[in-house]
Amino acid sequence: MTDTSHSAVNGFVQHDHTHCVSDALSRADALCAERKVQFTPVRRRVLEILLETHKALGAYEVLERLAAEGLGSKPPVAYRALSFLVEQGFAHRIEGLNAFVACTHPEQDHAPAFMICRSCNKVTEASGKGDSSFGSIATETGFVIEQTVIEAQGLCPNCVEA
Amino acid sequence: MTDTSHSAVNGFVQHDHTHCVSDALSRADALCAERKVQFTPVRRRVLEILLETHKALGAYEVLERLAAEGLGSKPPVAYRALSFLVEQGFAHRIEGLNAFVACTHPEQDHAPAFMICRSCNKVTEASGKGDSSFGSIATETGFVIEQTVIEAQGLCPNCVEA
DNA sequence: AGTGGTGATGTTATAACATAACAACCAGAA
DNA sequence: TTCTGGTTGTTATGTTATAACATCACCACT
Repeated sequence: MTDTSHSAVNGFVQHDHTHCVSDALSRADALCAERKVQFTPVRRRVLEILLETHKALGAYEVLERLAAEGLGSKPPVAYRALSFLVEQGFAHRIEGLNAFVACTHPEQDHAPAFMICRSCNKVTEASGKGDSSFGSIATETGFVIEQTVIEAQGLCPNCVEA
Repeated sequence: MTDTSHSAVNGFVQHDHTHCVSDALSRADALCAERKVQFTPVRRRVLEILLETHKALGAYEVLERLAAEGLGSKPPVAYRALSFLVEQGFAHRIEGLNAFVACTHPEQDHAPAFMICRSCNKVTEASGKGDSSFGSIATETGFVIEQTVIEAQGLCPNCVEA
């Protein structure tokens, strides 16, 4: 990790990963200021850890890294930071993996959909409104949607070739 | 439970629950015969337990019931039966709840979508092809979908009123 | 009958994921 | 200073899930 150069892989497409990380962090900074919530060292570092890879990381994987840096070693530390990030929309929980990914476009309120590669574990977030699948059926039946989980597992373009 | 009369609630609509259960069981019988897999007492009973309610049950809830009946008391017993049912398409795992529901139309190969009421815990399965959300985006990017998880949480028509 | 294979179940132990509850700390407001 | 609210540290425990191995029942074949 700690990719000093640009050009890593987000979702499944090439991009300048250095900017990708620093942009996301500064957007988070701005949003926290705006919302008057604290972007503390632990919280910031956890987001950074998630951003370093586009893979989904389990809470205990995140915790290991924090511990290695003296930033906290007990589960609640990781879970608290992760919940904060999820609440603020800076990260998402991937239910199918009991894991977390950094959000790639935190400013918009969105019902995200994910494509998860079972081979390389990378995750891309499809930006469209995820609840399209339910639009008609829910209104027909009178069900009131509060939250959606939309996840596809499979093989990403890179892994399909192998 | 053990609703001897008809007319309970599936998904969120009234229906003849006695038939609902017995039909599902006999369809499962038939499919198992056809597929030459064993529909053993534990497996059958677990499906029956799931069918008794349209709620999502955790593996340990199922296990409690099995244990009460002397059908097995250790986690692997429940997990094995549940995996069997999921493999055969007789039940689905609800990722958002770490729980399981009986499938309401097991014959068709389907990518199901669920609506989960957070108040009464009942679950309905929307029958449409769930992967519609991904159809275009996946083919555009070259991602090969193997499985989808599509779940909405919210309030069912009955609970919205309260 | 005896042997060996296959699939199901029983059981132990432990891994992996998650949170309740309380103590300690720190910054800003009164 | 003192209070307050929010964050972090820590202990303990709860919940979900599986690895690994022993046993059993059934069937086919010799």
